[in-house]
Amino acid sequence: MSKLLKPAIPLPTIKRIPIYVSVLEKWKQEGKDTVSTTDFAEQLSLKPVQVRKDLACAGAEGKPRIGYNTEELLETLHRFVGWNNLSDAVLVGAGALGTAILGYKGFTRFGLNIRAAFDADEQKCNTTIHDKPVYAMDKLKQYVRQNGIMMGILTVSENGAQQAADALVDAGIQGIWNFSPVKIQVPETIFVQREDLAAGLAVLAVRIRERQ
Amino acid sequence: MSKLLKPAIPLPTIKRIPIYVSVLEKWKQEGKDTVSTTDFAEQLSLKPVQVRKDLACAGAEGKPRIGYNTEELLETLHRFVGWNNLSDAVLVGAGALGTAILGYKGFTRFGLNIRAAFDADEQKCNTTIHDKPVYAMDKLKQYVRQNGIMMGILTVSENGAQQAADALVDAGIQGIWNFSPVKIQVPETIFVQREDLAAGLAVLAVRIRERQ
DNA sequence: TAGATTGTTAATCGATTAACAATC
DNA sequence: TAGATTGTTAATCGATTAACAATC
Repeated sequence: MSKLLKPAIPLPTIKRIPIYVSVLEKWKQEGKDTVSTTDFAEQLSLKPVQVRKDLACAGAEGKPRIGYNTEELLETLHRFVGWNNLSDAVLVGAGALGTAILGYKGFTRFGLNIRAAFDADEQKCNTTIHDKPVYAMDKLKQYVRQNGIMMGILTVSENGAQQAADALVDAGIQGIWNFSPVKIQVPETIFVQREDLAAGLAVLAVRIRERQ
Repeated sequence: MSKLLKPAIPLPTIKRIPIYVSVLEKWKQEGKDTVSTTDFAEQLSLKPVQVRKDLACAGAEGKPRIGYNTEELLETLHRFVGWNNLSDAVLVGAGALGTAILGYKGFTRFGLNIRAAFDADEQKCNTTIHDKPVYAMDKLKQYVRQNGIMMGILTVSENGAQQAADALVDAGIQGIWNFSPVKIQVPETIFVQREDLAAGLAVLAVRIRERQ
């Protein structure tokens, strides 16, 4: 129903916005104070129309003949993807992948602030990993509520994934970034973004083979 | 031209295959020796037709009224995504993300065997990270040629990405799994799979906001 | 003014879904 | 045999691209 009022923004569009941001940041540093969709198209091997549609979706406005103001556009896109204000998140599953993500500083550039990790393994609890506290799973709900956290990052192995997802939902999280190689079941009010490394690897393998 | 003979397999299809594999492995363990596309559809919230099309693309064959033989299908899909034989890869960029990927044991399940890492930082060279050797960049070409390696994993920061990609191409790599947040320029004979964490995060942020 | 560029409507393309015949 | 399921052709849907009017 709300779909009739505001049609959901196409998924491919959302995914391209961060690429525009990255190019824009480069151009801003270089002192380019106006950019056109033709510029983007050349740089990224896209069609200018597509870029224009994408930017329009994000609420950007340009001037015919001139293009878009670099800083203004950057600001608009940053706001669109929520990178203007860091959003807090908790991470569940402090294994190899979880530890990596906790330590990856690049995320702050993307507006992500991982506040704490949670793990079922008692040995890991009440320690820190890359300066982030690790707590027991039974502390999750309270922590999420008290800190108003909306996003959960799921880096649990295949077996524990569903249980961990249930805990995140119960704690009141709104969206889950799921790195586990499993489709988790959640109420439809919760949004799940599956980050599927296996899928990427499969694409690579098939495409390389196709070229032989 | 080869596209006329063998139309490229749709990207979404390739990406779904690993999910089928994961479900199939569970079912195999449970002793289910026959599976139908309806089973998959229920488990994964997909339409049965779509599953059938996907499986057909991967070369699987079923029997009307009965379905697919679990083990046979698993074998077919494994072969399709190349997980039957481990494919060797090198990693370039032994920073935070690179170190994480080197240490992530889950990849061997996906047929990936990272043989060695390469880094421009001399301090890191000739050490090991998670038991994998780290070499200087000028050793890359020789290593790739001698070991017949086809796949390169790029975990270099924004600035170094293009240069590292050039080195991989020069070394004779066929496909690049690019984790850097940059679109790299390569000859069209090289396939690049961009693993875009920023895109995933953007989708999550926008979708959570849409629901407010 | 002339021409580059935006913004939008219409046409195309590719993937999903529906419909249905074939089959065990 | 009857009915569940596969495999395939046709219809639909959504995203990309083309065409073009508006504008600085």
